[in-house]
Amino acid sequence: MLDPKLLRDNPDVVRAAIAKKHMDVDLDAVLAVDTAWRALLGEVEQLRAKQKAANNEMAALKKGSPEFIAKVQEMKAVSAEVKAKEEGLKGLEEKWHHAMLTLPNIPHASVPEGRTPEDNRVHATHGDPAATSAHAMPHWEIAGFDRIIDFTRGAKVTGAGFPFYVGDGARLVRALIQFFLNENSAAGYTEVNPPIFVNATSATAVGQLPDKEGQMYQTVEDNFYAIPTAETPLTNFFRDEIVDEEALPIFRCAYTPCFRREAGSYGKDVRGLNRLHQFDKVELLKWVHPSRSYEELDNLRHDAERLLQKLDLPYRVLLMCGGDMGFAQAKKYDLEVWAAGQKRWLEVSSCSNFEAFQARRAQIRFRNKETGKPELVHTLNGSGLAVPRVLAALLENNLQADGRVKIPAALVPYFGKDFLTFK
RNA sequence: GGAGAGGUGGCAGAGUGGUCGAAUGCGCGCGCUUGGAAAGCGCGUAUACCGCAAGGUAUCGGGGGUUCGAAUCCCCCCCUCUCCGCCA
Repeated sequence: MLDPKLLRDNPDVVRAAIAKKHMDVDLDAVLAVDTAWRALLGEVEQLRAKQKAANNEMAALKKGSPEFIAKVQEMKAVSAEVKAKEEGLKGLEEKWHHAMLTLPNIPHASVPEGRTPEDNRVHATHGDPAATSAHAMPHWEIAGFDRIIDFTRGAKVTGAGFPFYVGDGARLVRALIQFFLNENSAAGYTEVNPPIFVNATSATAVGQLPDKEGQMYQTVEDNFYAIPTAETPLTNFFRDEIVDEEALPIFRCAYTPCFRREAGSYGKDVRGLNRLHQFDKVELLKWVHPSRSYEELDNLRHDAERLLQKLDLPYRVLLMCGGDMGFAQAKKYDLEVWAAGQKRWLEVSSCSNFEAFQARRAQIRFRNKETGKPELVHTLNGSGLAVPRVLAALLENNLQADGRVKIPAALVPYFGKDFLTFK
């Protein structure tokens, strides 16, 4: 959510942000609701002040006295008026809130103009995609692939997009998770093992509700939501809290399975491991002082990049343009790994600075040591990393002529052997 | 799942219809005192919203209701604790 004061004092800044993100928002309607809400709020508060004053008078009066009875009669009318106006106020408040939630975050000045993925800027490329493609083929075509990653049995047991990982497949998943967690811990992120269901309040606080209602799995009995990312429980950890300024910055990482219904997905994006309903991911989260959030965005991205470097996987860094960066982000980098068999880049991490946008909605603050006043923290997050696509890239890029897959040196201690086989 | 007890400010803990944003204690901050400190004394110490301001309003787990008026009464929900049952 944006600062309401920014909207009132500088509507043009908001207007420019909407344009840069190529969104269609009726800003004037939002402003009108804001004005109407404030006007009615003033009226109601005036009436309530009247009630309060009368209340004090009546406390001093003798109960049952003629003055008292007269006052009760008088205040009955006021009470009815308050009740009526409060109803209108409640309606306006709801409208106001919804209206505010339609306003996207302001893109940082360094975010490039643009509308589509083609307008994203390639910030950097590491490794040589061409060098990997000797025996490459899409991972789902590799002989024996379905023995270690079994989509057919998964579809029988649950549904499409819920594969079984078997043998070396399961082993590689476990190795990657632990590799990521260990590396991130060493980089200063405290490891957290969060709940993988959240309640509606938490889903709302990070903006998954109401917008993405249909994208989450929901439990019938308790109305919980299966998390689409560890960001959801982790960001909510400090919801409605005020932390000490010295506690910042706070770095955390978490491994969780992630659940996404992916309603509306289709096409070749969904082949093999590219897009699943359940997948494993390690997520990185930062809560930082507002003055440091862009520095920390770079650090966050480097932390995620280092994982790909250690796995010897070619990748590129995209700086997302205004039109492709998402609603809540102020600046966002995507990390894409090269999948030699598919001959395409797969997104494995998305590193974003939300500035105070998330924190305002979730009310995550720190106490400014100098002023003693609470201020909103800046939040950042990024994957470090998403497992299935890294797995896909490893299978495709490292496939040997003999049909085995070479395990990168950094991963061997976790995997326990130098080659993966499709048995 | 059943029975019971609770949820009040940073913490502890009063308050069962009105003058209560809320006693008191602890903690914290400032001042006095002191050679310095402790003790003692005094003052202060939540958050949000509206308003140019003066100021106003809201908040006692959450939501709804009764009432001229609710921390206090009624209903629903959530959470914590104790006992029983069940279970990994």
